[in-house]
This record gives sequence, structure tokens and C-alpha cells, in this order.
Amino acid sequence: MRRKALVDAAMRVIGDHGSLTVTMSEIAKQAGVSPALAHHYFGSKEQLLIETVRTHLQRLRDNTVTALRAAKTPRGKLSAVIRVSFQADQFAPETIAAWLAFYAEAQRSEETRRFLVIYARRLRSNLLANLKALCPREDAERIAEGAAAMIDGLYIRQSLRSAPISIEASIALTEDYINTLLALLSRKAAFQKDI
Amino acid sequence: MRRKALVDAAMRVIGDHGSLTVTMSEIAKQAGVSPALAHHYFGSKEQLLIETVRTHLQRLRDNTVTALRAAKTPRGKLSAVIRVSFQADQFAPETIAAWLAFYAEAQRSEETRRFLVIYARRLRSNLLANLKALCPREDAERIAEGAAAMIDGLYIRQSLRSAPISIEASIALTEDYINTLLALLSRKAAFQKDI
DNA sequence: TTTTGTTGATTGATCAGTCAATCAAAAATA
DNA sequence: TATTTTTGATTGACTGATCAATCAACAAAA
Repeated sequence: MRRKALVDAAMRVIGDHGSLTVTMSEIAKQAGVSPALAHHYFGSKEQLLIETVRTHLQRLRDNTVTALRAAKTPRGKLSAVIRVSFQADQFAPETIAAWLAFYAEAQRSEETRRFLVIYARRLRSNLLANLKALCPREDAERIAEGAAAMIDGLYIRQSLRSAPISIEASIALTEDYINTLLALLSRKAAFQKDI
Repeated sequence: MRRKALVDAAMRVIGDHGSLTVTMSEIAKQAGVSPALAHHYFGSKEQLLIETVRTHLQRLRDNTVTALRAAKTPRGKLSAVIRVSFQADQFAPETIAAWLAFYAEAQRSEETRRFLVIYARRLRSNLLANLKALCPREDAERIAEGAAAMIDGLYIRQSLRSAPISIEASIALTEDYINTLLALLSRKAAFQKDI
């Protein structure tokens, strides 16, 4: 399918280029077709780019679904979500460039923003669903929001190479956040029971 | 000074536009001068943009220094750093647009990346310095890294309007992260002493 | 024959950067 | 002080390059 080839090419060019400021010619050349054909299939550059964002998030979603299926316990599923977020392919230069470019683009394109909101909600909700099995609802909501933010923040710091820690350490930090908050909650619960 | 006026204009145009894809003409018009003058002062568009990033981070730094001076205790200084990060002006549309655009630009411009790395290090080190007064060094490093990432992540989620919580709740979440980890550490310390 | 895929050539617009010319104010000179 | 000279600020007009988008024509499949 030509559409798929063009979207793949777009992703590669965005990665090389490090931004969404890419030309239809570059994308078409990368895909081995004429620029006119890219217009034929997508109507405009913006539509091609939006399709690229969608595909990008779809791929992450598929990885997450697979990882969630493989894990059996709620705690295991939490780890699976974290692991996927820091998976090696998320740090491929073109993936990093795409993410950051999409964040910026969301300020201008409502459609791009909607996709990223969906990603953010999905991350939060995957965490929340499994946390609810381990602690009360209100606590689960707090922890899910904090963990999701921490994941995004650690990802950006890794992407900028501004974090003095490894990817494994980033995973450990997120796991530790969840473990610690859950541990403290169960102590409080035990304390309540004692009274 | 014309340079300053042009940098201010650039910031405003970037905000309106929602990205770094702005023209010298727009910036010059916003500043009320001719496009040729902008070139006269900055040599190139890239230099003007880099100067704009620098000014942007300088402003945040000044705010932080002031807030740190006002706080007296280490714990108070931690709260001050958090408060500044979520200060109202950080969520002005042009500030949000600038931050996200700069993150994306860092993939292409080594100089922009360097500035953002400096910001990330500064945030971490402000947290670390005060945490060291409250817990052992290794723990302080872990907590500082986690808190810095959480701040960045929460900021992005607020910027995209993908967080279902208020700015105040974001601040509370970060405070809670620090409080909880410190609390657990002091309990462990007490437990060690008992043995 | 009709439909679908594909291209080369072209257009119209946008933009960064240049340059020669103008103007004002400061500095040097008489 | 009065004058000339120099310097820096400022602009309008222009250029060369780039690019999204269009379209008519051609090829291949149905």
C-alpha cells in the first residue's frame, strides 16, 4: 500500500530531520515516488503528517496491549506498562524526534493535540486500572497521575540526554515510586486496623 | 535596546504562532521595525531564536533565585522550587508554546539542546542541594531525579490539557512524592536504630 | 472503454538574507 | 562655536531559493 509506504517514509524523514519541518519532496523521495503522488494520496501535507502521528501512537498502543496480555497480575501489568514506555525502540532517534515534534505541533493542530491527549489518557488509565486492584480508588488516581507524569518526564530527560541516569535506572525510579506509595498506604491501613 | 525589543517580539510571535516556524517579518512587524533591521542586529534568524531561548531560561532562573532566597529552611526551598515551576506565568500560552517548541528544536540545534540541558540540571541540582540536608546523599539523588521528572511531566500534561487535575493538584502531587519518600526513609532510619 | 495510479512541468506564494541609500547624531576639526 | 566627517541606525527594494499544490498527460489495469 502506497499510503503506508509514504507514512513510513515520513517517519524516517522526520527522524533524520529532527523536526516536522520536512518537505513533501523529501518524503516522496524517501518513499521512491514523485511528490505529486503524495498529494494525490493525502490531499495535503498536513493530512500526511496527521496520519503519521496516528500511526506512531497506534504502534505504541499495540506494544502496550501485547505487554499487558503477557502479564498476569495487576502488579505485573503495572511493570509491563512502564517497561513498554521505556522500551528501546522508543529511544530510536526518529521516535524521539517524532514525539517532541508532535508535542510542539499540538499547540497548532487541534487534531494532533487530540491524539496526544488520547495517549496521555491511555497511559494514565492503564496504570489506574491495575492500581485500583491494589489500593483504594482515590489513592490509585493520585498514584496513576504521578506515575504517568514521571514516565513522561523521565522520557523527555532521556531524550535530551540531560538525565544523569540510565534507562534502567529510570524504570527503577518509576517502580520505586509506585512501590513506596503502595507500601506506605498498606502501613496506614494496618495502623487503622490496630486502633 | 533594539535587541531586547526584538527578542520580546520573537517570544510573543512564537506564542501566537504556537511554534518556532515564524518569519523575520512577523517578528520585526511585532517589534515595529523593518525585517532588515532584525538581520542587522542578529545576523540570522537562528541567532535571534537562540537568543530568545536564552532569555526565556534566564527569566525562569531569576524567578527561581528570588524564590529560593525568600525561603529559609531546606524543606521550604524545595517547595519554592516546585512553586516556581508551576507559577501562573509558566502557563501563559506563549510560554507553553516556547517550551514545547524549544524541546523539539533541541533535536536539531545543539545550542538549544545545551540550554535545555542546563535548565534540567539546574532544576535537579536545586532539588538535590536541599534534599541532602534532609536525607542521605544517595537517597537525595534518587528523589531529586524523580521529582524533577515529575515536575516536567506534570507541566507537559498541563500544557496539553491532558491532565484531569488542577495546577494546585499537580503541586500537591509533587509535594506528596517528596514527603512520602522522606517519611519512609526516616521510618527506616528509626527501625535501624531500634535494632 | 473506463478507472486508477503516476509523473513532469509549472505556478504562485513565501521567506531569509543582501544592498545601496537615507538620516541622525556624535566626533573630530577648524 | 561652527563646520565637516564619521559612524551607526534604519529602511525599501530586490534576489534567489524553496516549497506546497495543481494539472494535463500518460500508463496500466479492470
